[in-house]
Amino acid sequence: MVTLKQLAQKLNVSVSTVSKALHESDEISKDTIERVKALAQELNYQPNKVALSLKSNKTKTFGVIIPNILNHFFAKVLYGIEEEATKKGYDIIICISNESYSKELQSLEVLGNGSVDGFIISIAEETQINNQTQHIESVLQQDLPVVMFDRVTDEINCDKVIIDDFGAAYEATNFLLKEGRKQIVLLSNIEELSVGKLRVNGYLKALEESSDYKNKPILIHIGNNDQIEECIEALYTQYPKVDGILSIDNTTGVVALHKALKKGIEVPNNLSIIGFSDENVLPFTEPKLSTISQPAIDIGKASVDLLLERIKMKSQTDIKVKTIKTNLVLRGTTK
Amino acid sequence: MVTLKQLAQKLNVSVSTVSKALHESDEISKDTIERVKALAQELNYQPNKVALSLKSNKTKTFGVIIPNILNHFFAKVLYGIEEEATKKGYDIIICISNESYSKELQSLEVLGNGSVDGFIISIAEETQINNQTQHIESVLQQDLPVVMFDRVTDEINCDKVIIDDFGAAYEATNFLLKEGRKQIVLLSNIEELSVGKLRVNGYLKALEESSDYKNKPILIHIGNNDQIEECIEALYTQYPKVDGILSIDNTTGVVALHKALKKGIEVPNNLSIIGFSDENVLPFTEPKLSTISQPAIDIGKASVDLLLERIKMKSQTDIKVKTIKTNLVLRGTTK
DNA sequence: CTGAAAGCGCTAACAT
DNA sequence: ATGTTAGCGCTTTCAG
Repeated sequence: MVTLKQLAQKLNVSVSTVSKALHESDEISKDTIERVKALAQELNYQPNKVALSLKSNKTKTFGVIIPNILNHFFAKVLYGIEEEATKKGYDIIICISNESYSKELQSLEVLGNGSVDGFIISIAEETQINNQTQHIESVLQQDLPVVMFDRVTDEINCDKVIIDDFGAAYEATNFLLKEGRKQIVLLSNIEELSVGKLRVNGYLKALEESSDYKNKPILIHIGNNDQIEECIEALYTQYPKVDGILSIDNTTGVVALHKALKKGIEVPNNLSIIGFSDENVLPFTEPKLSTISQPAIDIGKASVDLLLERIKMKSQTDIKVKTIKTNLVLRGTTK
Repeated sequence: MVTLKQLAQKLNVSVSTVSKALHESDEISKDTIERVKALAQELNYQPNKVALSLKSNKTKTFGVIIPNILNHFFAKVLYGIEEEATKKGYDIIICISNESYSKELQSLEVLGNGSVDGFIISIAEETQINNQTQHIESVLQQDLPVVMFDRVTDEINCDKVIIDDFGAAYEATNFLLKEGRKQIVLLSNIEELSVGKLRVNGYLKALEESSDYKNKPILIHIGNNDQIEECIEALYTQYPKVDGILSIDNTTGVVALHKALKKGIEVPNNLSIIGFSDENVLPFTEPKLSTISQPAIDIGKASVDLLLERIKMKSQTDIKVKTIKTNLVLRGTTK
């Protein structure tokens, strides 16, 4: 890399003159500015980012910690984060916690040594189940701002970006009720997560409020991904009269649809299905799955915006919790 | 952040003593070492990464540039990269080119200012179509190592990680031929890419070599993602006798299967389908799609390993091109 | 055994 | 208008 020093030597001026010239300081003569700029251009001078960071105590970089990059939702949020960060002149350093608390802790520690100006994080399942917060508190105490998204916790007082999980599930369940569905099942493989619980509650609340609805709520919890198919087959066997399904994750709805069709169940005539998702599975469904759309890219953008605001303002402003709107998108699996 | 200076002041010793003590230099007395370490621990001292980078001219960070994070293949490679990098004590800075040359160029320039020790890149579609290489050459000339994976170009002389795209398609096509298929269609939405071309060639070569096979090769190119379904429907109309499909991307195979079943075509009895992919779509298929498996995580790991080797050795060793083995995984859509 | 000093590349207050 | 100096946090050579 070309340095200021090298430019200075070639031009027989001092380093500070070169520095000022490149910043078009009016302490410097027009002539010198031009000479300096010309040489800088010629040698493709780029200010050393590390030196700038050391001097300014700012890295123009932030850390992003996500639980699982193979989950399409997080990939999409990341897409939004990257786009917005780049637009604002920031780099992002990615860490994948892989749903593990210790990996999350490690990432926070490693990047907390001056590598980043702040964090955007969605916490690991393990962290959430055990309700661990100390590692995030400790980052905050170092005066490094943190924005949490999607998987958040009330225990920590920081900016957050969420969707109205409760409301979205509530709305979807009410839609099924209005369709006249009599036995509505909730499918989930994320009950352990804050968002999962909220969605379950939305479903329960809607059923509870409905005077017409006679059945008990039915919650089907799918342990791990290998069991999705058998669990859903079992569902149709155990509840042959099911006429409404709300899937609160981004996979089980599609599988429920496939299995229903295979069993000869008419969708949406005799069974409505609403998924939580993720338009990229649509080519794989027929009829097209109706879903609650999560504006993942917007979540990413909003997280970046909150973080940059916080970096600018530090503790000046109040904590913000931004709720991104979801939409119930009716396609072919609802009437 | 706590600094060496602060430790030194509290202990009434010099900064250099503290530094040496923390490194357990034997220039320093046992006693001092212990006092220093105790205080460092207590105050949770962490060496400032930026200062270390400036001093050592190494960042222990590298840049990863991928075309599209929403593509599951790249997400998986990224997973492998992140895991291996973390294991080796490196951070990764992610850039998403979004298939655009200018974004790719920008990322390379932005990170080429001392932010990273090297790059791992899979080039954008636009870059590949226009055969642009200057931006990568110029990084290489700055003595920043580059490893390319998947979408590579012969024009650039650097370490590479690829799969045997030609061989994989060749093997899959031969399998279909051995099944006795008489009209084998190739489905693709990635013909513009190096990997796409190689896969097409593998298919063509296999057909050409087969003395039994009488039909002409049929290449169906799907323009953009919105057209997948209609193109495939058109395929079944135009070629009602199709009895073998090789999909060389990670989406069209699944759609081809769904559409075939919907048309009442018996799979695999009257039609075999092999996809190129991506096990995460399997829950959405029945029978399960047979695929050529791309070991994406291994590709990521191998890329990191090559890069770190190169960073260590600089120009000492020869350029390496590592070919990761694929597997033809027979499931339900082949006999 | 400990400390002073230089230097990584840059900026900026303070001379000249 | 240009140069000198100090300092960001750290390591390392050289003195003491």
